[in-house]
Amino acid sequence: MKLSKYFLPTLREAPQDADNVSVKLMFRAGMIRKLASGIYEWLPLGLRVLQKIENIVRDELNRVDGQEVRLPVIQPKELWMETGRWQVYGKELLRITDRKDSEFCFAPTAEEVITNMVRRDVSSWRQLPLLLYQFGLKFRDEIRPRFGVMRSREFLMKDGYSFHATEEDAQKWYGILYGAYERIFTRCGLTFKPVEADSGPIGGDQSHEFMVIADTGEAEIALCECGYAANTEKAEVSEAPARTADPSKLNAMADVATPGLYTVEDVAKFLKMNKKQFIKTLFFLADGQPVMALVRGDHELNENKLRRFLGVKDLEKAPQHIYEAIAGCPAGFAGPVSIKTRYVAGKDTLPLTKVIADNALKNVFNGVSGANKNDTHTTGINLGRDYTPDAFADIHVAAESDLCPKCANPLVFKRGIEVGQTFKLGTKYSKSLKCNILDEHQKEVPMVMGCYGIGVTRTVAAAIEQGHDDWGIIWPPAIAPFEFSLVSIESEDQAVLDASAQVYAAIQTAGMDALWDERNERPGVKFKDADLIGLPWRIVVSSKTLKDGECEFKRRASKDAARWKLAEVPARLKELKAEIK
RNA sequence: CGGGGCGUGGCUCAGCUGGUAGAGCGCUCGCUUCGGGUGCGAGAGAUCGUGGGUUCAAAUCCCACCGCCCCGACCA
Repeated sequence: MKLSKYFLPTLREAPQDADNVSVKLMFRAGMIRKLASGIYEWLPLGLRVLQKIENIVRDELNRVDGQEVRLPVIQPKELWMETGRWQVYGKELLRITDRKDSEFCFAPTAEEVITNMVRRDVSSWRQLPLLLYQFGLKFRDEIRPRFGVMRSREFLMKDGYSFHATEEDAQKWYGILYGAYERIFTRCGLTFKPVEADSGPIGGDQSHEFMVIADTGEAEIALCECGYAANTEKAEVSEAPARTADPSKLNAMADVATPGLYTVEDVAKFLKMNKKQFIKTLFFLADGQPVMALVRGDHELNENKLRRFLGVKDLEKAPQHIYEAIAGCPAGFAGPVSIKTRYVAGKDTLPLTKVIADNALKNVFNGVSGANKNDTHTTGINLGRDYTPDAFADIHVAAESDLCPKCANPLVFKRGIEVGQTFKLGTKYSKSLKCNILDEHQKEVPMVMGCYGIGVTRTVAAAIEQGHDDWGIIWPPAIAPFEFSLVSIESEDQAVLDASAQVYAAIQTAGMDALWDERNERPGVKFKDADLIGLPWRIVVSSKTLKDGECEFKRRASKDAARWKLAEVPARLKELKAEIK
């Protein structure tokens, strides 16, 4: 492609609202433009990267017998009512109404549609397993889109779904897809880590997220040298070794006035105590029943863990009036001491059913918590003597100083960008949508499903987060929009032009692509643009090199340039081609 | 949804103690220059987010709305 004819509007400055490195560079390099909040246009250069990634994904999925389909982006309400997600999905689901007042949504994902399609035309175990996938625009009406295409509302996702006759087969295929995902992201040239994940509202019992390691990532992951890796939303922790307290050092309980101090932070500062001494008291409604959850002051409660431990479907933070009804005070002053006898029956409240404490509280002595009295906290609280939870469990978000659940060594924390996720769905959707087969015993059973997503647009941003310097992008060759920047220095010099054309043709012959900068621009402009766009390899043809019958070769990632004899170009290109897997 | 900020050529921004719009970059033309955003000259390009109000006069002051961004909450 000749650059003079390519629609590539590069910018010297990034738009003001670009809020991270990758989106700034994508704007500047003429890959994307913004149409509205969280909605982007993809220009030719950007699209080429998307297509490169698509092709790698397609290749690896076809290799494991995946079959590509194309599913509607506008989906009828009725299907979403069948699974109950029309209600569950909330405002993130963009709903639209047609001229006949029929309701639809813009696809945020496609479990309903694909399951509907499969139930219609698959009825025998002999037709399974089946792996179907598509590339499709998805829309999720995020409250706050940010970081460019990393968290946009409209995005390109590869969503794949597998259907199985048995649980064993689904499990086997989960492993197959996991392997395919590892190959995909490896081929894309990314440094990534698959981590255990919570399956969230999509459902299912096993899930991994594929995280591109980057400090700017939104997700936090817990890692251990033993190989354990999990999203901190999911990460379990080993219980710290129990300590015993010297009975003579246990204080008596005492109330202290803490007017207007609701947070652990404030009270700790006020009492000049460490947050670890605090017993954070939270109320939840678990399937409508109030429960009390206790975590150490420096910890965050993990709602997923609590929900799983309680074995309930629905868990929500209790509203203020529940605190008032049970503890008799606002949220900031509730505490565990004699809480069960404090319950004050209200018209629309329920008795406290359970008190669950995090394991870490076993090692808190002379703790501080709310006094169940407005503007008051209690000090000197001790487990067993002053309060007794119904159960202990691991219910806090894994954090610094926590221990690995597998080997009990300290966990290490890193940030990552989630570029893909795999789920073992089980029968969640096949049951609600009655996607059944007759098995080999002539019994009607729901199919067992798996689902596998890759955020293609997000992967582009992740690659840039991982590959850039002060001058611009540095593409991994496999997903670069073009392999080469071909720069002709004196673009009106016929000899330079002829030699450039010769190199250009050689690149094409080698099965690769070059962006040929033959504009009538000064060398500086061309080099700056080339660095910005970040194609992995650069070949410069100028009268200077030409008089030795040479051109110049330079990798974007390296400072050093080499000279190539024009005659050896085809052979060199062959070597480079081999670097792309 | 709560708090804060911003909307002025394609991009970055100035003008905002009211008097009818400026710069740099980019773009066009000419000359110049030719290995890291060359220099000079000439030009094109703006309903100053929208609507209303105050005023002889509004980009500037007031009100409403819309859009965008940041922090938080929410969600995953």
